Formats: sequence, structure tokens, C-alpha cells
Amino acid sequence: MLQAFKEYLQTKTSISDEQFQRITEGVVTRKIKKDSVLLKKGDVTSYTFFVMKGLLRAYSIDEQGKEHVIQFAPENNWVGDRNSFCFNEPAIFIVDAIEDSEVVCIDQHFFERTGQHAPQFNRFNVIALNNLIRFMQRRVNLLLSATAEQRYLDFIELYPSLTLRVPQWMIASYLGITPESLSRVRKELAKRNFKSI
Amino acid sequence: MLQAFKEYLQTKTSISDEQFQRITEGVVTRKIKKDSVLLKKGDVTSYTFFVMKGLLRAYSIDEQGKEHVIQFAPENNWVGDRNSFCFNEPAIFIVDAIEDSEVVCIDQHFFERTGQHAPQFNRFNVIALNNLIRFMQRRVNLLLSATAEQRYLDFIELYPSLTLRVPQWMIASYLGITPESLSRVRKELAKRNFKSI
DNA sequence: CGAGCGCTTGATTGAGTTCAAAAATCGTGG
DNA sequence: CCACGATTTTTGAACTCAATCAAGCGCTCG
Repeated sequence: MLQAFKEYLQTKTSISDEQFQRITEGVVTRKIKKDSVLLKKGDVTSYTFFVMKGLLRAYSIDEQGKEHVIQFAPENNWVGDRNSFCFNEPAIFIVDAIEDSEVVCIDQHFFERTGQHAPQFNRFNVIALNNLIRFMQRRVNLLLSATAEQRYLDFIELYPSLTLRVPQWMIASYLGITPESLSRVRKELAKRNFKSI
Repeated sequence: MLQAFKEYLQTKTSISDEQFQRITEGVVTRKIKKDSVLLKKGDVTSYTFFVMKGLLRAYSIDEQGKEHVIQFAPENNWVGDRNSFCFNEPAIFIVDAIEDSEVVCIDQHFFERTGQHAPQFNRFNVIALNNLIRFMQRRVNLLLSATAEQRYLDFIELYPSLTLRVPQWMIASYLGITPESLSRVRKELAKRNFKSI
């Protein structure tokens, strides 16, 4: 049932089968149907989620009702609202499913327990956090400096598979442009013979 | 000599004077004159820096030679290049001093040692990393959704003191707009009687 | 005191938005 | 399996926010 999660942890931290058994005692999974919401703005939850199957997104909605995708979370990724999970404040993002998905619900206790049972886990966790920061710095840098076209090219290079699984208007939302603009960017790229789309 | 660093660590982690003494053995500080570079793009360094005094910035330079500020680092903040420090890759950012500054040079060993001597430090570190991620998500969200004016208002609210210490063109660079645009935004705000600038 | 840098202002341009509508694709029930 | 409605993508035209280019002002610091 937690097979994918086990494989993930074991490739990252060399946790034994028995250790895995122990640390995931009581841990539950949850299936989320396409288009249904896992976490909504304003909620205060003590959970964050590991995606075993499917694809989710975290996004915000501005005053004009427009959505802005903060993160896509396919298999083997984490998703949640840090505001809520780490700081016990109301969630500022909405998390919902782009495809039928299955997630593992993880609370703070899990992190503590696992850190005690398997100290390598803490190291791994710190590296993962640093990696995420590095990744976000890159995204900020692109938003500061690059055109819509450059950002799109960066996206398809970084997430070739997502390009096929995510509707175009959501990618536009992730890039910070309108669906119409992304359509035009793609048209322009196609004209200049980017068959690779 | 490390007074400011000691106070920082003690307010965050309740490390004793003796512990501090032990973990900072061999740790060196460095003074950086205004406008001089602490870390340049392409360097591979095993250090990250805690700012005891002054103000630094991390920024990138794009193909057209334009600078984009990723981070301002005043007193009691950390600055460095994660690519280099955490992943031993060439630095992608430049770090230089906006004011005459003094930093503590910290290497990976410090983090390991400190984590062993004072386990609370690890907890604190993880929280700080999560806090930074939360903060960067907020910035991405603003870049995706807000106008130049909204981003500027957010900036002066979040960093009232920096607004006075940082030249205007650098704030523009942080916000992802040109100095000319920021000048106009300020003019517009002044007209609408935002005396509070 | 003058050269250079930072800030402002104006005129023009341009990337991307908005609004509107057509074309293509998808999902679902008969 | 097809048809129909809904959603997504594309296309067009007008518009807007911010960028660019260019000039002038004011400060400071060497």
C-alpha cells in the first residue's frame, strides 16, 4: 500500500524494511479524485502530503479571482501548505488534484519519529529543503529576468513529462502569463520549427 | 568578536556560552568593504555567511548584463550561494556588500558539529529553511500576480528599514522592474498622498 | 569644483493583457 | 459508438503597463 513511499525513502535514505514498517505505523493514505480539493485556503492542518500516484497542484487565487500555480506535484513529490503544516497558520494555498491521485498523509510526528529511528533521514531532509530553495531561487530569477518564451522553454526542459499531463492554461498560470499568451508563444516556437513540442 | 552571532544563536536555540565557545572554535570572520565582492559567479566555495554587521546582496546577471537581486542580507541574516555551499557546484549568484560589512564564515562542518553538540540547532535549522521556503513562495506568488506598485508596497511593508538603506535602483532590481518604473510608481504613490515614504 | 552616479521626467515602443469569438478537443450519456 | 455540451486552445483587434531611449537635475565624494 505504501510501496511507492517506501521505495522513495529507501532510495533517499537507506532505511531498512523493518524501520520503514515501524515509522509508518498508523500512517494513512488518501485517494483524491481529479478536480477535488485536498486542502483549501484558510484550513489549518498538521499534514503534508507525499504523492504516490497522480498529479496535484498548489495555487493561490488573487483578488480578481485569478489562479496562480505555485507548484505542480507529480509522483514522488511533496505537496501541502507550509504556512499551515510548519507554522500552524491558516493555509494560504489551495491544493487540488489534476489527475486521480493517491497521497500519503504525513504529520510532524512522522518527521520527528523518523529522525530518531533513522538519523540519515534528517540529513536527507535538510538537503531536500536546500534543494527546494535553490529551485525556487531559480524560478524567482527567471520571473525577474526572462521573457514569457524563455520561461516556457525552461519549463518544458525541466518538466518534459508535465507538459503533456497538465492543461496548457495551468502551465500559463505557473509561468505568470495568460493562456492566450502561452498559445501565441507556442505558435511562434512552432513557426521557428520547434518540432519538439 | 562573534558577539552578534552568539546572540543570534542563543535567542534561537538556547546554546550555552561554553557550547558556543566550542562550536565556534576556528571559525573566522571577514570584513567586506562597501561595493566589494564576497563571492562571485562560478566560484565553488564551502562557505556560507552570517551577517553580523552591514548589508549585502546576492544577485544574478543576465545575458544583457542586467542585474537581478535575489536577496538582501542585513544584520542577522544568512547569505551565500546554495548551489556552491550545499551542492558543490559553481556559484550562480554574485554576493557583494552594499555597506561596509562584517560576516562570519561558516562551513558544512560547523553545521554538523553544532548539530551534534546542540541537537536543538537542527530543529531550528529546519524551521529556518521552511520559513525561507514559505517566504520565497510568497515572493513567487507576488511576481505571478501583483503589479509593480503592489510589489513595491509589499516590499516597504516587509522591509521598512531596507527601503532607506538600499539605493532605489537595487530595490527596482529586486522587484523585477526598471529604476525608471519604480520612480514613477513612487511619484504616483506620493500624489495619492502616501506621506509614509 | 567638476565628473559621475542616482533619480526624475518625457516621448516612444513593445511584450503581454483583455475582450471577443471561432475552432478544436474532451467527456459523458443516450 | 456517436452526438452534444462544455472546456480548452487558438486567433484577432484594441489596449495597457512597464521597458526603452534620451535628456536634465542634483548630490556627493574625490
